[in-house]
Amino acid sequence: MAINRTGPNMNAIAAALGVSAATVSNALSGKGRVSPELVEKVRAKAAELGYVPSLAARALRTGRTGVLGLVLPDIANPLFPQIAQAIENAASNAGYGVLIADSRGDIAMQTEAIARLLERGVDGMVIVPRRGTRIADVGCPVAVIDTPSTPGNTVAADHWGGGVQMGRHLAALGHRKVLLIGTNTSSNVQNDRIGGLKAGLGAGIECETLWIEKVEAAAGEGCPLGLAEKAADGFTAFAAVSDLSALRALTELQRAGIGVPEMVSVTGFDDLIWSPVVTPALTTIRMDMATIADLAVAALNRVISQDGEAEPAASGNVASETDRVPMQLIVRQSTGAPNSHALQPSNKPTAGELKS
Amino acid sequence: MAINRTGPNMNAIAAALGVSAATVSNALSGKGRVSPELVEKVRAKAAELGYVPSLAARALRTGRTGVLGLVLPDIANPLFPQIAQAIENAASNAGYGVLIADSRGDIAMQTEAIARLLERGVDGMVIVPRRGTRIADVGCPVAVIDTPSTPGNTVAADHWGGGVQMGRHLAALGHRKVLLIGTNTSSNVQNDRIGGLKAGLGAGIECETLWIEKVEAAAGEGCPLGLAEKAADGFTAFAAVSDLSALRALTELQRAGIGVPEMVSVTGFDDLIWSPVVTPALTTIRMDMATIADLAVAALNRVISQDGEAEPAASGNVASETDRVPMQLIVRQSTGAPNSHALQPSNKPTAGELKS
DNA sequence: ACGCCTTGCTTAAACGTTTAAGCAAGATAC
DNA sequence: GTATCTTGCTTAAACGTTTAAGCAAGGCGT
Repeated sequence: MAINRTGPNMNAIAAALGVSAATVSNALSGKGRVSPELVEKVRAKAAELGYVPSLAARALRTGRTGVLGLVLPDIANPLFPQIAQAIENAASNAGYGVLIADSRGDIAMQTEAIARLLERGVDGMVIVPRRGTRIADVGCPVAVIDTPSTPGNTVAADHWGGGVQMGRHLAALGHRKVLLIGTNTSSNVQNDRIGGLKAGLGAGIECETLWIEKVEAAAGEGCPLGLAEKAADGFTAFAAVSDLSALRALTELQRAGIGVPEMVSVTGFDDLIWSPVVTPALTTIRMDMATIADLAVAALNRVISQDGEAEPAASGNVASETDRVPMQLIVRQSTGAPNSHALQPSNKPTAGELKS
Repeated sequence: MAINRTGPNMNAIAAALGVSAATVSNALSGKGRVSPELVEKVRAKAAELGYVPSLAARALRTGRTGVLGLVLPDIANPLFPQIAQAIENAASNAGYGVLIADSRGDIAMQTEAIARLLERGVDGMVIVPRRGTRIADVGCPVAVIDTPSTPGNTVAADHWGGGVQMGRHLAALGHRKVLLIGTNTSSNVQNDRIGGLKAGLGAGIECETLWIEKVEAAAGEGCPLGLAEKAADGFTAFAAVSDLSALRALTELQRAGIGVPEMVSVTGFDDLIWSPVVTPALTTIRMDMATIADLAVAALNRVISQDGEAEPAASGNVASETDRVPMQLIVRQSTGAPNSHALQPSNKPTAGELKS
């Protein structure tokens, strides 16, 4: 069952109209030579019978499944919903289905996941590589979503540029000593964001980078990051490269009685789901995932369609046009001018101030 | 291209061994009558040639695609990664691929998404329905993941039971006035959780329910919830039915200078990604998504396999065995005994206390 | 020794589509 | 008026698998 069990096929339409199945096929696809009147009749009959083409048969004949694979390093990534939603939407608009594959953070499984998709006959795939890995030649068109600084990739947000925007924002507010917070040193994306932040802050500003994985390696997962001490050391802004880290910073600082934003500022990246609703709402940088997904799918589509003809680099990565999609700064309540009284926790806002 | 462009097919193996393609098929599937020695030779040859069966041809012949659809109300839901990962894993273990479809929170698109999956010939689907909707007969086996109180569904976490556990936890800590925080009144899941919370708290405890959608309807999205006033009114525990709301509550309270957990307690549901790393780490209730996904996929698998034979309720929902998977209470730092000094914000922890 | 069952394979058809090749009829060109 | 082109369709093969049906050979019971 499942497929189009009882559904009418092309022969049914052909029989009902007294023509051949080939003509029906041509009429519906607009490919061969069919008289306009007959095309219309075929269309009408197809609609009347509720005809639905068998994708399986088409796939068998044409070698195209109309399905794209989506490979993710770790579905548990909080950014994943945004990516999946955008890709699904873009693919759906382009007439593709999306098959997901999760590599659960494991590098070996990433290869295995790709193999599974390949066996299922995907026409192409979108890969968000596990940090630090490179995607080798896969055997089908591939679009990689990573960061522009990784060579040979296709489409990515301009993480560096986003960092620059945030750096400038903080500098403009008057911050002069900023703590940059990253999680993994091996992430190209994070390194780009940090590089951009430093560039945006400019030369006159003191910076230090705190890597969460290093702190946790010593003190255990979920340990405090010691940000209150950093604040006492004179840091007035905490710029995380992910909203998850920013949230961690925000709650740790608040818990220590340090007011955000009147004492110190906190910023993130990605505009994750909670960012607008925490108190204070997070100032962050948003990726234009819809555009990124559109570009990735369009690039794949181009290679897939063209593939039958020229076969220039049949199974290599999608072209080399490294698209760089701008990011957008979203200023909310977690940033403000640094306060000279920031050193000693005091002057908490009262409950009444909340509404403002 | 894409599919198994150059890959060897059954005829290649058959030709190499001097037998017929049918025999190869039987040998590999173990179905017909083939001598053990020949089976072995076929296996060896297949491996040698790197044979990969064409799923498209198989789908065409058998009417089974080996693909399950996953329909989600809104991929942006922060719980989605957990669900998708669990389903993908369970399906993958059962030999299925997973095609995703997002209904973007729109009820009309939910129907359309289901239709798209159906056209692609999925063998069955897992649906997480948009709150308030019921899934009508779809035309293929369906497993619904919702809550046991929705009739006719298949598999769900025991949201009520989870609420009971949390209610008991708070009652045991000594809380006597508890604010329950939900987002949407129309969510069956949330209503069950709230029902369970009330039951777990017991009769002697004062409860009030705050629905975020109502507050936001009046004051705008992302508005403060006025929790500091509630604390002043004597509420010592804030039990949200989602970690997202819990986080919102936690930050709002912290911002108002109300210490968690020494003044008031905050709890959530779902153990979302940030819950262990915020300060204080959230006490919450975790669903056993892996088990839920296994049950859903197993139920689908059963109906799909059996389908060719009996056709008892061919295209209805998967059996009526409403599985109820227990939830697990995770106690972290956001809950504690209520403090009589809770009414006036004071005695903030200093930065030094953080490490403890 | 004859019929019958079992074993191990083959032949052939089928799934529903696409597409190259072919062909008759009418239109156009000279 | 004949040769050529175009139009509008048909025929047939192909994609790679599964599976029902068939068939020859050998083993067994009587």
